[in-house]
Amino acid sequence: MALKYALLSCLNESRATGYELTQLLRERMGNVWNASHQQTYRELAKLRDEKCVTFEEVPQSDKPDRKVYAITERGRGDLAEWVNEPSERPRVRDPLLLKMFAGELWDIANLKAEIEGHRIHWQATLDRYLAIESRYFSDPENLPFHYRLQHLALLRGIDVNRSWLEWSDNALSVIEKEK
Amino acid sequence: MALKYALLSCLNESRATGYELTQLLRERMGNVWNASHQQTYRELAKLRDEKCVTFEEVPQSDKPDRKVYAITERGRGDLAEWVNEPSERPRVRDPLLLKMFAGELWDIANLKAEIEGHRIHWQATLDRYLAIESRYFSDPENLPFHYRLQHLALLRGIDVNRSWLEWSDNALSVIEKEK
DNA sequence: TCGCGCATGTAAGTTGTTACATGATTTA
DNA sequence: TAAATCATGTAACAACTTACATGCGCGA
Repeated sequence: MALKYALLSCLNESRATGYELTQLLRERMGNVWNASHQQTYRELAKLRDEKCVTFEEVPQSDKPDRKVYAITERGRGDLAEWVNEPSERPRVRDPLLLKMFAGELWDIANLKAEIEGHRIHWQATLDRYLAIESRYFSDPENLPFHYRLQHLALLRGIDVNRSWLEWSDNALSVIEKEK
Repeated sequence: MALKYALLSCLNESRATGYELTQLLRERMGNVWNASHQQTYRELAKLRDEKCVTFEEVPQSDKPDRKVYAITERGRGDLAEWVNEPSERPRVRDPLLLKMFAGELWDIANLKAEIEGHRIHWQATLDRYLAIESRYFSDPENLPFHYRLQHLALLRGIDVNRSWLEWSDNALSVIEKEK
């Protein structure tokens, strides 16, 4: 449902191909919205039908042709309408936390390995977000308002990954004592 | 997919009806796994077919009959297998954060109202989790291991809601300056 | 030569949401 | 008297995932 608006938000900043949109969601907006490339292409086809986006085919000699999408007035209208409607909190569905409720069924070595594996991922993601911050948002006080809002979204990503790192250290020390 | 294991985890602790399982997911496990009652009933029917659960009909005079479900050996086996397999991180899809990427389309009063609305919810959820903590996990050091793991899951819920509260204060002060 | 990045999609299946449906008792 | 709680589901639809499909260029 909101994938529509995720794509329109990106296209509202600048035109892009389906491939680039998929990358954007995975990288810069990884802590905000996620979609596979299949989902992205399907949604773009729908947005074309709804006349929320237009596209231009750009032939390339060495690589496959690119379809560069752009937002239309109608697309911007839909986006503005959605933005001003109240939205709900996403529902949490976290398999790792769920596993904490099947305690006595764990092989403790597996539990430790799993948390350590995720820990590496959280550290890498945190580093990535911190790099984005220092590149684009190093002086937040003096940024234009709409960049400040984007910075607020990024701050969530930073905070969430930091707090998972702390949590994993805590969890690992609990496990260590049990061994 | 993991809804199966969410239900089996609950039933592994104690037998329950579909209604009670739905409540459990919403309340005690709200920061772990969410499912509507329709999903729960559908999944329970599937688990019955797979012989992962059995049920017993308990007639009631004043209220509708209860179907009390219990986990089977096969269900426990499936759960133990799943628990020891590595799992992936859930993909983030947060409409509120997404809205931060459509900055200039906001009516600033709507943005402020939306964040304030969510803030009330985060505060209430935090209070609820803190109440659970003080009731069941007030002395974590001396708890049996499988309760310590459940406490770790609860700590995530506490931390996440605390950090959203801080975030919303930060966001509201950014908005205040812009007005 | 094997995999990765670029670039696009289709098809089938699973999971999750929304709407509909019933009906008694308790609480405001 | 209206709404909430208890208690169960079905049906239709929307969203998301997984597997399949193609093909070139580049670097290890």
